[in-house]
Amino acid sequence: MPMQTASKKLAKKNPPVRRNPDASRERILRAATDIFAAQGLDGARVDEIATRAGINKRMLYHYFGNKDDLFAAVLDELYETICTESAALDLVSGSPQSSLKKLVDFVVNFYLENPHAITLLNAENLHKARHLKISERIRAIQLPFETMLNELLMRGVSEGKFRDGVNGARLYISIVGLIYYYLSNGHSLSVFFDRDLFDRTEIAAWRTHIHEMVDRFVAA
Amino acid sequence: MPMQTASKKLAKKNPPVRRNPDASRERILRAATDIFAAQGLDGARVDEIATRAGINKRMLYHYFGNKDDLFAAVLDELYETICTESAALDLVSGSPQSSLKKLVDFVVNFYLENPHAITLLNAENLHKARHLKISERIRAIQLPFETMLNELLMRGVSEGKFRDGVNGARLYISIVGLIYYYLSNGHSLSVFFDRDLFDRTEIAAWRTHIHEMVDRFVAA
DNA sequence: GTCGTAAGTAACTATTTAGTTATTTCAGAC
DNA sequence: GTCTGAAATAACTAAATAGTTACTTACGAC
Repeated sequence: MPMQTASKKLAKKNPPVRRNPDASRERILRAATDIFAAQGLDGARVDEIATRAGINKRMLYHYFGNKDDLFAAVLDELYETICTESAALDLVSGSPQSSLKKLVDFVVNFYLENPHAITLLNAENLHKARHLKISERIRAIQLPFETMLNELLMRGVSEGKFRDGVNGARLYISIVGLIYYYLSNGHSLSVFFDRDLFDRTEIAAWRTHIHEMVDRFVAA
Repeated sequence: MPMQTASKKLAKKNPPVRRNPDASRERILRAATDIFAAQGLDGARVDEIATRAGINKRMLYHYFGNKDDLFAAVLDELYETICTESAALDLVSGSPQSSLKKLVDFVVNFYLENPHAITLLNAENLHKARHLKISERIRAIQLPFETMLNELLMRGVSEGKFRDGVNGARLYISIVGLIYYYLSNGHSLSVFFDRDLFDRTEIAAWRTHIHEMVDRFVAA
């Protein structure tokens, strides 16, 4: 009657539990992102996140403290992504017109490729952005980014392509608003206008529409 | 020792319970609107709604069935308001330019005066607009409304004020999107751009900005 | 090898929460 | 007057849920 040598407990054929703290943390964050995005902060269930992550719920509390802090961590990662990608955006090298096009496509692509972002930011704003504790990272990005926008506009003005007096921050909010609202309220809008706004061709047409609005807004 | 004649139970000095079904229903709906708007569908608590309404929780179930149906009733009223006010909008009598201004101001004013609307519609869209069961009322409004927009645009074209090829539905979505996103994500945006976007003068400037964007977009 | 620490597990608990039960009472129809 | 159904109340319940306790086990430093 041979005995298991790897384990003190007899009659247990379970393989040894492989440990991987980084991977566990990561899987919890992935699952939390999915579920907070799908259900909101209050609608999400901690047990569901743990199950989806394939870890024991206790580990979730071990790594993240509590539900609210886990949500904060999810948002933190999102803000981090936005900062990193925004900082990598080069609006200086090309012509003002092509840079503006690049900016619009960047924003549109970001929300199309990160559908989680919209519902997460909605959840955050329902709670009056209380998790957005202005990080070093954000502080480092905000002024340079606004400056880059305004310099792009000034360059366009001096080249005679753009009119004077356009505010960079307002232009940016407009671009985001146009894609954000379209996607975040697409379900209601699709019913009201009796067409599927999430259809590929409708989205492509909407991208063109944003380009047109922006171009005409800044045109000299 | 005079006895209470209005009540069979002695030693009870409670005044008789005044009944008022319409008022009770109404108070529940008001409280539910406030709390669903502030906390979302999942964040809202039925007990809190009942307390705020000043009624017994049982009556809430008596009048509305359950929490989800109560939320549906709140949304129904909101859709009803939007339909009624939209239907009353006259975009025919004035000049095309003044009618377009009127449309923009109507939309901006609606969301400024109905701050509940934004978070309620966000909650609805988080749940993929599943409570928006296309009512007769909405069906009656949607086509005429879109037609009215397109006719306004065509009138502007024939008078040489607007360019050809502008889509009425897209223009409307753009107008709503510009005010909706500004208000719904105002907390995040205020942090990111380091100013208070809910300040009166900022909002006034944003209204002017929307007018400018729309005017330039449709200009011949 | 062995030892301390962090990774991991199973089962539990105290609350919260949506929804009910059982009962009473008002108000209008006849 | 009195009868009946709807309006209203208080107290209850079953399930769900965030967070814990008490324990076991892998793994790297020495």
